[in-house]
This record gives sequence, C-alpha cells and structure tokens, in this order.
Amino acid sequence: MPKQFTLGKSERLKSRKAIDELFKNGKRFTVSPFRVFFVITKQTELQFGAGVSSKNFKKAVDRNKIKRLTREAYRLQKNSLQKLLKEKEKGLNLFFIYTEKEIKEYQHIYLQTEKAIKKLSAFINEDIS
RNA sequence: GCUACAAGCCAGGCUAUCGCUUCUUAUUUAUUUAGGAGGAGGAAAGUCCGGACAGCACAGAGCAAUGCACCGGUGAAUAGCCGGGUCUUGAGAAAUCAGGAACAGAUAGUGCCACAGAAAAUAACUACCCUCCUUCGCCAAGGCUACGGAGGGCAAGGGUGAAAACGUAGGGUAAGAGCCUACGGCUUUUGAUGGUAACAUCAUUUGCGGGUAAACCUUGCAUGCUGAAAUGCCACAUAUACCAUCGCCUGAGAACGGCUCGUUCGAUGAUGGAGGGUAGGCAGCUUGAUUCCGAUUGGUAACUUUCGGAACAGAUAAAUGAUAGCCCACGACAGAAUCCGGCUUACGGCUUGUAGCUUUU
RNA sequence: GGCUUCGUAGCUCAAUUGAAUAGAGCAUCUGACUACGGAUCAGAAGGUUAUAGGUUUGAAUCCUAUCGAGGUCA
Repeated sequence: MPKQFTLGKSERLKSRKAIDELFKNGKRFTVSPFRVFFVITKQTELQFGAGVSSKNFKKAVDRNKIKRLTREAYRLQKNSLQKLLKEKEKGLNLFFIYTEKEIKEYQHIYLQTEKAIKKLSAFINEDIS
C-alpha cells in the first residue's frame, strides 16, 4: 500500500526552466498570504514549489520556517487535487509565494492553503469543460 | 543581592503520529517497498584578513597600483596570537597595578595651518642699542639732546593663538642673544656593558630651523590575475546566417588578464550590436595544514613532539519540519552551499574569578 | 558566492582639496492682509550630519569598525 501524505523529489517543482515558464505564462491568483502561480500540463504529474522573498524576510531562518510551514500544509491536503487530476488525465505545476511581511501561525496557513486548493480544483474543472 | 568585565561549559529533553535527505542491506529491477545508520553553528553571519585547491599566464625588464611598517617568537599564512621594548592615559606618596598605540621618515621635496596676532616659517615688522648728520629745546657756552635721516648690531621684549625659533639661574655687553657657564630636557656620532633583537645604562661627541605623512609623498618589504557561477568530462541543441566598424601580410587584432617595451600567434579574421540554441547529468564535494579528550617532550607563553582513544552534514528552487501531550529555567542570537585558520559583530542560561554599589550582622 | 555605491531638517537636495552659527526649496507654526478662506508678505522653529571610536588645535568631510538601504555579475 503506497503512502498518502508524501512530498518526495518527484512531487516538487525542480526544473529552473519550468519555473521560468510558470512565472512568464502561468495564471495566478491571490489568497491572503499567498500568491499562487499555476499551469495545467498534459503529463499526469502534480509538481509543487514554495518561495519567500528575501526583501520581506531578511533572515534565512524566517524564510526557511515559512517554506516548511507551507510545504507541510500542502502535503497534508494535496490528495484531493491528485485524485482530480488522475480522473481528468491532466498535470499541474504549482508555485506558492508568501507575500505578507509577518509570519502567520500554522493554523492560518493551513486554512488558506485549503481555500487555494479548492480554487485550483475549480479551475481544473473549468479547463476541462 | 545587583551591575560590569574575563574564562569555561550547554545550546531544551522525552513519547506518539505524519513527513524530508544521504549512505547502506534485502527485495524487485520503469524502480518501489521494508529494515539499519547519519543529518546545521558558536557564531553556520559580516566578508575584514590569511591560505589550501583550480584555471589562465609563467624569456625578461621598466612603470604604475595595492597592502604592510618597534623587536623576537608562533604557525601553511596574515593586519591573527604569545612574549618583550618604547611612548602614553588613569590610579597611587612610591614601588607598582590596570588599560591604549596606524610605534619608519617632517634635516629629500611640495602643500596646508581659518579667526586672532607684528609674525604661522630662508624669518619680516615694531621696539632696543651704537656711530655719523641736521638742530627744536636747555645751558655755567665745554656740551647734553627730543624728533627726523644715513649706516651698523639682528637679539631679548611685543597682550594673540592649539602651536611663536630649548627652560631656569648667573656671567657677559653699547644693547643683547646658547655668546659663555651650571643644572635640566630633547637630539646626533662613536665606544663600552647587558640583551638574539627592539632597547636600556654609562662615557664621549654634535646640535637645539613649530605642527601636519588617518595631506601628497619618500624609504624599506610583500603581492601575477581570476574565483566553485573556478574548472574537467558526458549528453542535448543550433546560425560558418544578419547589421556596423576595422583589416587581409606595408597586418586589424589576439595572448603574456593594470600599462609600456619586447616576444609569439595571426586571415571561411577581429570587435561591437541585435538575435538563435542549451541551461540536464557526473566529477570537483567533503577525512583534512582536521577537531576534541587523556598522557607525554620542549617552551615564560602562543604553540609544539610522540602515543592512545573518539568524532566528523553534504543539499542543488536547495534536506533537520509539523501536530498533540508531559517536564523544566518557558528557550536568546540565529540556518551549512568548495574547504580550512583567525578577526569582528549578535545573543539566552549555568559555574568560577575580579572590581564597584547596596542591605544585614 | 563575488564586486560596488550611498546614508545630512518631516520630504527633496546643497555644503566634500578639513576652518568654526551646516544652507536652499516644499511642508509646519506665528503675525499681517481679508467679512472668512486661499494666494501673497514678514518672522520663527526644526539637525548629536546613520552609530561608535580614532587622527587633528579643529571632522559632515580623513581613517577604522558596526548598522541600514540600494545597484551589479550566470
């Protein structure tokens, strides 16, 4: 039986080229602390990345903290997206950028990530129809 | 008890659940799953110094640029560290104690020193003194002499200023002056003694023409440049096309990565513009001048010799986390990116020592 | 990871080969003008020159360290 709540290397957005493409041509929307970039692809893969601007957070410790919290919230909630994509036979490239200037609590980040994922699944449904 | 400084140590722990990453064993071999082991710091930071390592260059010469500047030691090396000297600040009656020093040269040259002040640097001006001339005045008719002029003495005094041409005392003189003498201060030469040396002490000798070199500069010493986005290999991909300028051996330019000489190369050529393609993987990549502990050799010390033991991450959009519970001091500063040695800065707790203040006895 | 520039009134800038009260404009405050307000005129206040040391008789300026804000190199 495979694990559910994983976030391994293959599930992260790693290619520099793909990221450049995402910021150039991807769609975007904003949910409270995050600005979400995404692109719907033909490969059936869900790839995710997170980032924080060094202008908003000067200390590397703070940036790491936020990225970890974001990854954690995404990891526990990405299953619904994965299921949807399998049904529709599509892929998705995702990037979350933290835009607030203060560190929020995990609970808040968790809730906002949930909203973002709901919005994403709505976009996927529209794209198909 | 509080505060400051110095030294040393620690950098929350345990349990459960879900996760990340490296290595390894087994299973399967598109690779997945399971087990085991490991997984940020004292500053990982600032990038202020010094190296290792790598590439290019390495016939050489000159210029420039940058850095350093008391002595000795230490170490791979430094602007680090240790010890010493000199100067200096504070405390003290003193011995001494505790700091600080960018501590070569101002007699190689140039520049600058506001205001004030006569003058901020070859000493001029004023003032003073002597001789001569003129003669207002006085007069006992011999002379004396103000002011002024000429020549000479050049040197004390001149209220300022941060700073004014050694200080004090005496002699000397027409008036004066290190002009001379004594004491003191600084300085130059030579010698002796002590010390590896800086230097110290003593003797001898030469002087006493400000400050500023964190102004230019001079002297001595050192330095080739670049920096893991270095570099090597594999894979993939295209554009020997277009425009401008120069040039095709009477030579554009390139290399010697600051410049010049000089040397070598040099024609489907060079530079610039605009544009096209690729930005995947492996090595470099983590065990090395390594760090720590114990004993030991040498040394005042920094450090070091030998032996034994222990420890040491390796990511690549970038790994150490999240949630819940318990305990305590309720957790500060803060996240490796080629690797080491130092310095600097940020900061929680505990222990020890020193100093100060306060309270009680 | 490397290199490099800057920091002056609330704001935008001067003064940068060291020389004494650090200056200008806008904004602020007070007064005049007006029935009131604006504009205008007159005046005032506002600075530990980012911070801490040092050199110098004297530092915004020179030097060192720190803090902060940019820029740039594939």
